[in-house]
Amino acid sequence: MTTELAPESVASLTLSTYERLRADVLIGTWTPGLKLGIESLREHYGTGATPIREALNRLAAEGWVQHMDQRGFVVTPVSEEALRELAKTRVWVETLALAQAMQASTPEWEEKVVLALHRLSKTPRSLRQENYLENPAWEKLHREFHLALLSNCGSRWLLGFCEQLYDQAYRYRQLAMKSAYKRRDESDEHKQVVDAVVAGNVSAACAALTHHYEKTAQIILSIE
Amino acid sequence: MTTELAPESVASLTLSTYERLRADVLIGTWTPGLKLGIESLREHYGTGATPIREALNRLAAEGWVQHMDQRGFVVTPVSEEALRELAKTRVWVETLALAQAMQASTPEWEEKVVLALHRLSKTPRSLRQENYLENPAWEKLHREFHLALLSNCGSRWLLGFCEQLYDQAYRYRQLAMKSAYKRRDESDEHKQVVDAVVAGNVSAACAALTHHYEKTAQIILSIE
DNA sequence: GGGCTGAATAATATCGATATTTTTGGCTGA
DNA sequence: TCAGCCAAAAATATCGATATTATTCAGCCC
Repeated sequence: MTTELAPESVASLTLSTYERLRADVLIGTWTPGLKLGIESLREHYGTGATPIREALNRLAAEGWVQHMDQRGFVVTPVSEEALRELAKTRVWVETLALAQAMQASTPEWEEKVVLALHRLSKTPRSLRQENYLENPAWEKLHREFHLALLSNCGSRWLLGFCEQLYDQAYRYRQLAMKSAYKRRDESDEHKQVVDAVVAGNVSAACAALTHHYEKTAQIILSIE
Repeated sequence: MTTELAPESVASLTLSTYERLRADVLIGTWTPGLKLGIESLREHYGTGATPIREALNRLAAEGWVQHMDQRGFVVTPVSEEALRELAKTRVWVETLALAQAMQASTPEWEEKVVLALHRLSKTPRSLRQENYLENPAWEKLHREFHLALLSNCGSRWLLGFCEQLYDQAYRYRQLAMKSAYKRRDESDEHKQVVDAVVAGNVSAACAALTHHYEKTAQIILSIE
């Protein structure tokens, strides 16, 4: 009877509710601007009000939802302007982190980055050939690749900021995907960044990363 | 009977509890590493468990407390290493924001900065001459000055990060003050930043800001 | 004697019900 | 016709009590 259960099953309801709610905002299940009524969420996730409210408070602090005092929660709205600001900020903050990471470069880190790129490039972007179907494995490896690139920056704060910005941008990607899928080959862009990293060329690496992000934003903006 | 009350009195208990708890962590009332039991907090702040838990969840997302699943909350510990990392990150991120703010400079922003410095310089650092006694008005103006400096950076994300870092550093200042007070004249350092801003000299402004932050960290580290 | 087991204890996490607030919608009076 | 106001309805925020989970500590076996 002392059977060890999987970690997910023992996690508190607040934590698992938080994760589910966050995922639903990220992938666009709850559309931007939507009012998140406690009662309907309680019903949908099958819990009491307490875990829902605690999760919403965490999400509010992270910017995924907004908390109107005494007036409930809404999914943070999106806008073209907000996306432009996000993309701009990503370029600033992530090139900063990349430059610092390269300055503190170690063989271990370089290997980690190369390995992350290798794994990513061996995974298909879409699960289907004809039409796009998100491949969760690719998404996971893509995130890991980008964070591996910055992991050596020497500041947990900075790394945390980059993580936040990445996830926010991911949400915009998801929302854009809902309306249209434009074929795109990112693998070459990723490779250019890593080549510059391995060559130790900071300005080239930052330029490649900047180009990568600006193209992403541009494509998302062109859809609307 | 429709008397309008002060905003604080109508705010939800969660919000006011959050603010009080946050302030108590910031000024060191709850010392780093302390276990924050729900029951004792409930008693101390005179509320039910729900507002306490919601506030703690928000604070956890912001890094002020840590949430050990099923094992309650503790005040985020401090360490010399963490302070060094924080100070380093501040220099990176805030010089970035300052450079962007200066690049997008407007007369309105310049006036705002000059005015903030003026107000700050007319307020005494300590309420007493002999021994140090924190002047809340000075602290408020000091925070406003630093954020005014960065307010023009063009990114709410970046500005939010700077705000977080400022407040985290404030906590370290408070904790250090508890052990010793070293007299210091910051007004000259502030002035040097603003002079460079008004002159439009980006590198000089960033250098002055960097010097300001590094000196702060150095003083705090020297106390322990 | 020391480590393990397992109840007793204390704490966290969660629920269901209640108190407050905001919102809605119809009514009144100009 | 329309703005303003009041009451009803809906939703949020909060509480007190309960269920669950960690921790403690004494008793037991090796």
